[in-house]
Amino acid sequence: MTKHSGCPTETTLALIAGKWKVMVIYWLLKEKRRFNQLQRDLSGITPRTLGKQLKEMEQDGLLKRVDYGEIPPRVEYSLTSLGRSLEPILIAMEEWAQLNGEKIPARKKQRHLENSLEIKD
Amino acid sequence: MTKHSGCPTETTLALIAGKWKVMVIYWLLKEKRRFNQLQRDLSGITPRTLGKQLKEMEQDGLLKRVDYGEIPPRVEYSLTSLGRSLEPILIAMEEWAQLNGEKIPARKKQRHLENSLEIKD
DNA sequence: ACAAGTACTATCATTTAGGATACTGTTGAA
DNA sequence: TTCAACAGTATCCTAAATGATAGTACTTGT
Repeated sequence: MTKHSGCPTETTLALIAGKWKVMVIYWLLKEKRRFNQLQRDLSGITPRTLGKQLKEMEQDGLLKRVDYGEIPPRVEYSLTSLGRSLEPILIAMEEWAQLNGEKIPARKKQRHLENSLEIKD
Repeated sequence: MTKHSGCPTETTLALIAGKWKVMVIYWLLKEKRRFNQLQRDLSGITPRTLGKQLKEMEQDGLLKRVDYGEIPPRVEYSLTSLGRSLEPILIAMEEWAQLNGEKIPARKKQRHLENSLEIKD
């Protein structure tokens, strides 16, 4: 009952919880960018996934897509003011991690360990 | 995922991105709670999922589990200071949503609409 | 004697996110 | 003339998250 509940915190969370969305916002905070440029910035993302994340963020009102109707195509993505207004929250999360990062036991690695042990057994 | 990069923002995000974790934190901010009490609080969660979320949060250092070794069992969950230190971030997200909620086109609801239309068709 | 509460775990199924790969049509460059 | 670049889409697939359901061992209340 997180997203179906009206909890505002989860509303905000849902907007940035995609695997690449925070990084998309970070790149677009610097300046507007074109599709293939973003794909190069976010090393490792596939065009399908990038397209989905961008479309969702556009639907959420976080960024706007401008298609110049040229050939070869030129499409520019930039943050809306709504998207830019998330920056303080992202910075707060960044600072929190920098302050408390040492206190967070690395759960991922533990899980890895568990798996290898299970396999050996 | 999001953790593959060393981005601190994503580190923080990963800690609260589980489907029920924000609500778990909210309840535990009020006071410590037992397992079945939390299950009642988070109406709709299954014990399996609650157990997983709690275990992850414990491994992440956000909460501590105290087993009193009694029978019938009594186990109490409470936030650590690390867990409590997330409160300002959650509040920031809450306030952001309350401020900007109207500007967010409801993507979820749109999808719902699509689905019902598809079913009717 | 029997049900309910306690804190879970085990097994199976479903849903969803994301990845791999291939492809589109057009243009300008080699 | 063949190639890369552009901004994607289409199809298929895997992995991870979450849900449904049932069951554990024990005790207290009726």
